[in-house]
Amino acid sequence: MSFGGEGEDAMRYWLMKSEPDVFSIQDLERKGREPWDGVRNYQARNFMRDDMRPGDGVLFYHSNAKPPGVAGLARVCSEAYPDPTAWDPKSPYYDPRSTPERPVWVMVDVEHVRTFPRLITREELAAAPALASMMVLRRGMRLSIQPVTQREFEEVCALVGS
DNA sequence: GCCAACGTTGGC
DNA sequence: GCCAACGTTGGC
Repeated sequence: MSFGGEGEDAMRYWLMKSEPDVFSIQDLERKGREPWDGVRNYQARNFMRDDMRPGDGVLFYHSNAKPPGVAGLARVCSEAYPDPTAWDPKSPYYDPRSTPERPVWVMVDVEHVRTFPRLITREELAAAPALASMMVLRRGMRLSIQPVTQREFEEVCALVGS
């Protein structure tokens, strides 16, 4: 941990994957705000729990789609808190190891910011030199919540207008 | 639908 | 603690 150094309070940027058949940017736009439940990967959980702050920028990525790509922008609008779907036996995200007393899984709330007028496809991202080291483009990268740099975030936004 | 890459599980 | 087997992710 740093000691109040520069960057401690800086806004961070993320990419969050969602399968549009399950929950799309249009769904988020309609609802305005949504709890990002169902994350069952420790690395992704730790990002939410330890590093996400309200106000952080989010690239909303449509995965498992034809084609995949960034569909719009969202914003983190809560701190991490326990994911109740983990202790609901009827939920597809049920995990009996998690209890209200000792939650294993957490989520944040995310609010809609902008639906892009067109999808910025994975192909386009891959063709942008400034995005060469973007995590989501790495082969075999399955992590559903990924940090992105401010530069990458802004570059994706810039692609919308081009 | 295929399958490579990855994370998790569980036997030992 | 190792690692093979398995289930899942997700691009293609």
